[in-house]
Order: sequence, then structure tokens, then C-alpha cells
Amino acid sequence: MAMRIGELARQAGTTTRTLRHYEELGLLPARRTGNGYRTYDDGDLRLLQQIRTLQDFGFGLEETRPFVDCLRAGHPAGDACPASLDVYRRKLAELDDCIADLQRIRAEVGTQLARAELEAAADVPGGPPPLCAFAPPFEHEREPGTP
Amino acid sequence: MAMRIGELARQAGTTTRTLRHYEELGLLPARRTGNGYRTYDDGDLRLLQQIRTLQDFGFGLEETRPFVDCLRAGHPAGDACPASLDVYRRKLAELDDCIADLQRIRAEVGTQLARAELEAAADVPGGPPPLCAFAPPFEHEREPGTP
DNA sequence: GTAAACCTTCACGCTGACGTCAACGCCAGA
DNA sequence: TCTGGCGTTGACGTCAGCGTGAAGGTTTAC
Repeated sequence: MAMRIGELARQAGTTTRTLRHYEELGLLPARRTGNGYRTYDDGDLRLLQQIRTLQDFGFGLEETRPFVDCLRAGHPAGDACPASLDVYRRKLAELDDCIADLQRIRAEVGTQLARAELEAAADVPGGPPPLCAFAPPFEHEREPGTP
Repeated sequence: MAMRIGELARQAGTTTRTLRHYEELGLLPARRTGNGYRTYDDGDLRLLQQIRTLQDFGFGLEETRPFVDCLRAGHPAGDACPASLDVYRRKLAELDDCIADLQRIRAEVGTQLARAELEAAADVPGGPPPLCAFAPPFEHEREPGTP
């Protein structure tokens, strides 16, 4: 039940440095034992798991705060509060924008690559295999030594 | 033709700080006039435009280097060299991976949002509009003042 | 009793692409 | 000659999410 920072880090698959960082941010404050050691319980593990899950989805730490607050407020799930739902919705919109941007860019880069490859094939005869095997190099561009 | 740093920055739609940064990286070195002022020409403007275009596509500055070198080597286009094509291809793969990741995440977040919204609707009767318009609020939750 | 394994705080480092001062030099117009 | 607007270098700040020590105290196992 009660555990120290190393144990919690192991259970959550993270590091003690990360947990201290979360505490600096006020995201996951710890109780202290008499000697100053941080001490956590299973509730903290749940909060931490919530944070890590959202992190894996690309949420920033600040964006996880409503979920953590929601859990701490006693709700059974971190997304049982309106503020969390808002974060979900904003993230969805953000993801959609981002995906659309990347798809535009992907298409553009693909086009550029295809064009550049064609031009390279045209400029360096004998380099990459020609699309039409019967297309001979032009005479005035033929290299010396080639019969 | 010849211009100083402010003029080049204006023509390329960037800042003098950015141009000094590029020079620090060795990406866009400048000639100097007698008084130590940086001086650029139209060729530098082309190099800079190449860099900015690739930047807009999400290329890192180091990734633009082959293109810039290619132009400086006298090629008519920055992507006329094999090294540039390699960068294109790596970027395409990177974009595909990234898009796939984001789409998985988008689906996951969408699922979570839908589920959380349903649970919120179930837990808070009378909050969001019910799916079935004939479902009346329960008596013990009815507000005072409502006939 | 001692060594290993834990814990503490402090504080700098890393990545990328610049922004933002400070403190000063150079030059043209009124 | 003064003012304003350019230019220069150097160096620190920003954003996020930690990593990586250093220097020391505490607990645990043998």
C-alpha cells in the first residue's frame, strides 16, 4: 500500500526523476515520512497511471491536470469531469489539424521527390534504369569512350 | 543585387536573428564589407528560400543542408543531388510513421471521448439532452419551482 | 559493523530554432 | 552636430520533459 518513490516508479514503469518533476509541477504531490522520504499509496499510482496514459497519447503534462484533479475529487474516472472532456475535444481538433497538415506535406514532398527523381533520371543517362529500355542517350551528351 | 542582412531578411520574410543563426550553423555564411557588415546577393536569397521552403515542410535545419550544398555546387535545383533525394525519402517515411501514429491516437482519443460522454450523460440525468426525448426526469431529482 | 541500496536537494545539460536583451559601431539626413 | 536607424558580437532565455551527476543522509541485509 504505502511505498516510496523508487517503488512507485517501478510499478508505473517510470523513473524517480520523473516523479520528482511531477511534484515540482504540483501534479503529483507526495506525503513525507519523518525522515523526509516521499511516500505514496495506491491512489497515487492510479493518478500516475492516468498521467502516463495521457502522455502516451501525446497530451502535455498541463493537459493531464484536469484528469488528475478529477480523480482526486473522488470521481471513478479521470474523464468523468467536464474539464477533462474539453481537453479531449481540444486534443481531437488539434490532432485533426495536425494530421491534415502532415497529409498535405506528405503529398507535397511525395510530388517533389517524384519530380526530382524524374529529372535525375533524365540528366544522368545510364544512372537509374530508364522507364523505357529502348530510349537511347542523346548523341551530343554521350560520354567519350562509349562506342 | 548586393544587400545587407536586413534587406535579405525582408525579402525572404524572416528575421536578421534567423540569418545570423544560420550563419552560426554554417548553413548560410555571408561575405563581409569593409566595415564588417554582412553582405548577400541573389544567390543567397535562393539558398535562403530553399531553406525556408523545406522548413515549412517540417524539415530540420540540418536536413536542409544537402539541398543548400547542392545549390551551391551549381545545380539548378536543391534536390538535384542524391543526398537530397535521400532526405526526401527519409522524410516521407517519417511522415508516414507520424501520420499513422496520430491516426491511431486520434481513434483512441475519439473512443475515450465518446465513452466518457456517454457515462457523463448516464451519471447526470437532466444534464445533456437525452437521446430519447420522451424520457422524463425522475421525480426525486426534479427542481423546485418547475411545475 | 559495514556495504549496498535506497533516499534527499541542488543544479546543470539536452534538443531546436530562434527571441531578446546589452552595449556598442557606422552612416545618412536636417 | 545631433538623431534615428541600420549594423555588430555575445550571451542568456524560452519551451517540455525529463537525464545526469554531486554530495550527502537513511535504511536494509548480511
